[in-house]
Amino acid sequence: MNQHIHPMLSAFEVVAEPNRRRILDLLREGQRPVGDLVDRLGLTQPTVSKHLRVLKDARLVDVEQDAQRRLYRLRPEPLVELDSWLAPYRELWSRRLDALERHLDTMADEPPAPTRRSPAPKRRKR
Amino acid sequence: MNQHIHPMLSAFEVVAEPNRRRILDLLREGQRPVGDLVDRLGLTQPTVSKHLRVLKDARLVDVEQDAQRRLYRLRPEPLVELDSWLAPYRELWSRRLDALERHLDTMADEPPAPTRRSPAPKRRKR
DNA sequence: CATCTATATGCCTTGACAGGCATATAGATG
DNA sequence: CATCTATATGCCTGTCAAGGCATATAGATG
Repeated sequence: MNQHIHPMLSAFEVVAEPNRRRILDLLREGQRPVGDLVDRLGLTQPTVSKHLRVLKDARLVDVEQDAQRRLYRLRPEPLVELDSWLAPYRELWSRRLDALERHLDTMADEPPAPTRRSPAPKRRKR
Repeated sequence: MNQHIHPMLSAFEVVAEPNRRRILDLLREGQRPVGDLVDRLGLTQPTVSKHLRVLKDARLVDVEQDAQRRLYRLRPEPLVELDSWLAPYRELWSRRLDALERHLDTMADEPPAPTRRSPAPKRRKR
């Protein structure tokens, strides 16, 4: 029996792979056997099984055995890490969008300006 | 002059790299020159510059030149993609946590049960 | 202009992952 | 038990990213 150490990826890395995102998206609709995923994804069965392995190691899915079939079910909890990291940024971009709106409102009255940056704020030394 | 095609990573992939997340986190506090980041991150300057290149290509940062220095500034907008993908899952895990709460409330009255799964719901054929 | 400073880029090595293909494993069925 | 079905795993290969090191580039300064 070979050990084959699987390094265990972070939620960030797991989700960086587009096909794994698709798998999670499918599992959002409910649990599915592997063959089902294979059909929908158009990937080979081994490929899907390997992605599922990664997802399972990252605790993003659960498996339930049904005879020879394995039913995979979504476990969204690990995504909380992603969401927490993202939270402070969410605030930033919504502020930005607000600012943009206000800017556009103002602009409506003003004449079109040349496409330059702000008036060159004196460079600092070091 | 060498072309050196940089394949342009998705926001997901960009953010999968821990050091790049740290860079973004630092830039959240305001714009910084490269040297600053080098000091704070304990990475070599070329390494940092390369990460910044990736971040710039993904439009996650802006550069402003200040003599020999380059001031990097955060641009959170591309993270919206990440957030949108995440949104439906956010719903799921909050439901789950609610369910857990309710469950724990109920449990308070019931006798402790053996650590088995639900009563083996008859397996389906295919 | 010689030199210093700040940063970018090029080349190279190493390690890892994704997928292809073959095969192992385990339950079902006659 | 022989065979079929569903899935997992192993091996191999191509690809590519991350970082180390050296060097190029560009502005500053005397």
